[in-house]
Formats: sequence, C-alpha cells, structure tokens
Amino acid sequence: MSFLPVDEQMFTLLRGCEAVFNEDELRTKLDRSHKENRPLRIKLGMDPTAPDIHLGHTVVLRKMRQFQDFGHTAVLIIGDYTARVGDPTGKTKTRPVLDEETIKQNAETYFQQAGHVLDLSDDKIEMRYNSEWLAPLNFADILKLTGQMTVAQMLQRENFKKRMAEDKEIAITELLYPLMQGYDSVVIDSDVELGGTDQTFNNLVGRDLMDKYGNSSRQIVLIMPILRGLDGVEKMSKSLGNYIGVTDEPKDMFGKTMRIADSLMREWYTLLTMVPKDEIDVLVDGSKTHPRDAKVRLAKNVVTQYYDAETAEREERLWQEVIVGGGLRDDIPAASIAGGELEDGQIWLPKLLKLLELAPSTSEGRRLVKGGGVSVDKKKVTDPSATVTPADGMIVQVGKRRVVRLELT
RNA sequence: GGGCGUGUACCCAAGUGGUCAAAGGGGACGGGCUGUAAACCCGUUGGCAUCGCCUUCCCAGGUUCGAAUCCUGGCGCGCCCA
Repeated sequence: MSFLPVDEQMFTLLRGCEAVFNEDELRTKLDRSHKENRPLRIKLGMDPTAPDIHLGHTVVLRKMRQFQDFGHTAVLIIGDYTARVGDPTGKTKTRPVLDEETIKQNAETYFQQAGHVLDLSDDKIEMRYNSEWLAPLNFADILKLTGQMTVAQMLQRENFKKRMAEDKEIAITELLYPLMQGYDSVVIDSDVELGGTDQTFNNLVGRDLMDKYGNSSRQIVLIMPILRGLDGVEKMSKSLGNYIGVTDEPKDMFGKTMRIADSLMREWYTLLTMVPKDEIDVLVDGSKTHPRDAKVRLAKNVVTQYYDAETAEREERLWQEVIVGGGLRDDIPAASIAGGELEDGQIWLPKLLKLLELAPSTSEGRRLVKGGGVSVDKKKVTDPSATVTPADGMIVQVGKRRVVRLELT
C-alpha cells in the first residue's frame, strides 16, 4: 500500500471539519505515514445503546471512510464498559445498564449498518470492546488514571460547567466518563480520533492522556459538525423523528430529502456528498439554480450512495410523475384486511384506515377523513361516517405519502 | 436525617371542588397556497361501529352527591440545611 501525497489527503480530510487539534500535527502524522508506508490508526467510539444509524451518524463515518480509502485503519471502539456510566453529554438521566447480550446485538447491528459507509475489509477495520481493557483495571490503575486530571480541568467542560452553575447534580461516575474514553485512546494507540462537536472535550482528554501516559505521539482530534435534521433546526436524531436512516427505502430517502429546508442544502451537500465546493456554491445560489433542482440532485446523490444510480433515476422519475404530475407510484405497497371485518361487504372508512395501519386509531381515522386528508381510488372522501366496499386493487390514501393498494384474497 | 417546593396529554404550561377530555403555546398531523422548501391561512391533536358512552391530570387509599383541584400515605424530581 502506498499513500497519497500529504496535500491531497489533507484537502479531502479537512473538508467539512468543524475543528482540528491540530492541523500541523495531522500533517506531520500523514507525512510520516507516507514516508514509512504505515497506516494511521483512526479511532471512533460508538455507544452500544443506539444502533440505528442515520445520515447524522454518517458525517463522521464518511470521514472515517475517507481515511480508509487513503489506506488508514479504522478502529471502532464499542463502548460497552463506558455505557455503564452513560455519557453526560445529553440529558442527566441515568441510563439502564445493558446486558451483555443486548450490547453484542447492538454492536452487531451498528457494524452492519456502518458497513453502508465504511469499508469492512479485515485489513481496513478493527472492532474492539473497551471492556477488554477497562474491566481488568484495579484500584491503583484507576487512581493513576484519575490522578491525571484535576476537578477544575474537568469542570472546563461546557456541560459540567453549566450544571454546576445551575446547581444541577453531577455524578462522580460522570466525571470518569471522559477519562475512560480517553484511556481507550491510550490503549489502542490511536493517531486520530473522530467525533462530533459534542465529543470535543472527551476526545481532547484522550489526547492529553496519551501525553501523560508517554505515548510517542498523541492523537489528533478531528471534530465534525452535527448534521441538522429534516426540520433544518434541530440536530438529526431518531427521537426527534427528523432523520433519514441508512436503511430507509429509496423512496423515503428521496422524498425526505426533497422536504428539507432550503437553508440546509449547503450543509448537507458539504457533509453528505463529495460535490466540490465551487459547484455547491452554484447549486445553493437561488439566482443560479432553482432550489428544487438542487434538491433533486442532492436527493439523487444520497440515494445513489445507499443504493445505486439507477434506483436514484427511478426515484426522480417517480417523483416527477407522482408529485408533479399527480399520478400514482407503480409500487404501492399492498395490504389486506381480514374478511371478518366486513359487514354486508362494506366497512366503515375510519375502521378501514386503522386496519390498513394508515391511521393509529379509528378516532384518528375519523379526524383525517373529516379534515379532507383521505381519498379512495383518488376520490376524496370527507364524510366520517362513510362506508366503502373494498375491492381488489382499491387505492386508499391518507395525505400525500401514505398510500396502500388493497389486496383481497 | 430535617425543611421547603414540585409532579397535568408528545413537550412546555394554565387550571385550587361541579360549567374539565381539561385554557394557551410549541411540536406533530391533515387541508390550502407553493417547489413534497420557507412564510402565511384553515382544521385536528385520549379511546370506542360513529357525538353518546368509556378511560385520563405520578401511584394507592380517603372526604364529598361530585376531585386534576381537599386529606392521608407512598413514589419520582429539585433546592436548602445537616
């Protein structure tokens, strides 16, 4: 394996970064790697509680992939031991301790989903559980570890500082979290650690610890921005529902991308695609490109990454036909209902909606009908007491996106 | 261990004995206008074969004809003192 010239690597690796600690040292490391023909070890920590990967996670994963493509080694750390503490980043809620089996499963799912972005070849990736080295530590080891930092240093952390100021509680174990995560870096001897902005403090602790433990050269910390979700305001997250999952159907990937706020396009283009910056400038300039066209291109780009170009073309075509032309997709999911639900061959529409899972309850179904959101065979029905006679192939639609083709067997 | 405070629907929050399926806001959903964008406008936001009935205001008891509201006990959360 020979490594590309440092400048070429730097150009790609720095794209989209929020911060690098620091650039010069990164250059030095890449330089040495290039000369000695030795891959760098790129660390990425993963929390075994959230196995569902969405585009937000891929920002960091894509960065990892770029390193891999340059010949470096991805070192994935499954934080099974740190999960006992719970990262203090988010809310103060204490997390339930996960059992081994669940952690294993989550890690497996994560690994599989990350494979949509990462290169999973044996020589390109290493997966480690941090219980491997954290569990055997004895109290003296822990004293040594905790002895590396002062309370004042720990309270530099934004989250802790804030909680102190607001008289909110901080568990001692939470103070341990950054140390544990940092110790991972020491043990696996990482050259670069990747993380989102919320991980800055933790990752920098790792960088410090490596110094203190006498590693020859401490890790570089490369911080990626947090991707904002579909609403264009909040960060992309599963709990907020503003996400696109890497396992989403092509039509959802395409459709959801088409619905993002215009103001989000530059960010998404930068962090989720490799479209060159000057092209992005043109794409997001409303006077040069119609925002809709820019978004279509973005949507196709995303779909192509997780499926292929052909699928992306197809989604664009369908989008034209369905959304612009008011037609129907040719792949509407089929759904059937139990014959016993019929009365004289008929069924109350709200009930049908519930059975078809187009509405969570008949009450909700009734409201949707009353609100003018329901159509049967393309004809709007607004009478909440209406009944319909189910027929094979009947199209039942709620809103613009929930459509089902009735299948009678 | 002691004191004070607090717990209402997805979230915030009003409600201190009936007129409460519970104000208002946010979010979400549906409709309109659009470019499945933003802004704006309208509607909905516990369940049920259908407007009346059923189950809700942390939990369990109690007072009362009647409780989200009062009492007792528990639990959770926060602050202060030790």
